Amino acid sequence: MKITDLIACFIREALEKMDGVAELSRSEMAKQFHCSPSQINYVIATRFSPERGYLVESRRGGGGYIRLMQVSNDCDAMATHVLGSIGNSIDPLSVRAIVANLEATGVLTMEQARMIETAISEAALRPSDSNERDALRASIFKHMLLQIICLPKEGKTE
Amino acid sequence: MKITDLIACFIREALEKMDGVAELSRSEMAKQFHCSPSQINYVIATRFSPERGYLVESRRGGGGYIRLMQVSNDCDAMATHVLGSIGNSIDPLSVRAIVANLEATGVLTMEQARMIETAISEAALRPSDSNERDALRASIFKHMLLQIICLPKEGKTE
DNA sequence: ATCAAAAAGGTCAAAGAAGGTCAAACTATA
DNA sequence: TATAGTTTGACCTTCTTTGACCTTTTTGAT
Repeated sequence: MKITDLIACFIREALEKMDGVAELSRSEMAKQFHCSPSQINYVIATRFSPERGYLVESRRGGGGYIRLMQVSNDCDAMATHVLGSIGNSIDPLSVRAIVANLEATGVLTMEQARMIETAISEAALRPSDSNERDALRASIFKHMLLQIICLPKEGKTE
Repeated sequence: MKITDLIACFIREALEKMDGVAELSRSEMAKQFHCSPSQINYVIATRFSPERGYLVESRRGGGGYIRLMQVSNDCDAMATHVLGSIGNSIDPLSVRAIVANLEATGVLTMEQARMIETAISEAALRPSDSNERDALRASIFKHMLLQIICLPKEGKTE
């Protein structure tokens, strides 16, 4: 079995045990699995990406960590589906349609919808290169949706 | 848990207990936490900066002290001020500090704070060119803040 | 009153401890 | 054999910890 899969397995187990939120040490894991630290990043990037329903947060420096959060199961398959269906580029019109739909079906509150639209509006993204904007929009959109879906997770020591 | 966070915690508790004003002894704390005195300065500089809404005063010599004060700010004036103070480029750390402060002072709800942070996180902005990100961040940040402030907020007048 | 020692606190830079990124080399598989 | 998926390593950025050295205030001896 590939080491990548072993690591992925380990992470999944940790997530399971910790009820959807796991705080891991990259260097520890690397030591444990006798692999290079960056392989942990590889596993996370390929198996625990936002598209697959995970949020990742990390801190460097002494006492650093990588925190993975799994989208809670009770959250609509719908949003997850939408998430999967957003490619890595999306135009303003599609965004509006999707957001309106999500709002109509109660996945998003009015405020959330507004904030998302504001964040990825042409105006807000203006400093960016014009042909980059759609990609940016897709990325921000996905991250925000995910964050909202994950919301009922208390936490944050800050 | 990091010692830095322990110290920050201690200070926050002191502030809470003393109703927003705490007078501490650097050397005492250093002894208590088994750390170098300058680490206390580090914690104060990184966690209790004026940006985050704290005032710091100190005296040297015999009977010296460090006095921290939590300052409360008027919501809208503050948001407006913050808005003005954001140039057309801002780094992630400053964002975090500002948002945390706005949240602490009740200008932003927790959800709003989270959404903003998500929208302009490094991860979300990743598709963009690295030296463009700060500018983008500033733009999105301002747009979102503005949207929130301009929102007809019924019943939040206090 | 004067001055030196002691008692605080301040500053800054270097070292250490994480995590991040990227591309090149390798491997498995269609 | 192309192609996609893994593995590795060199180099980067961020956050924390420590220590050497500096400044200000108080205190006590003369």
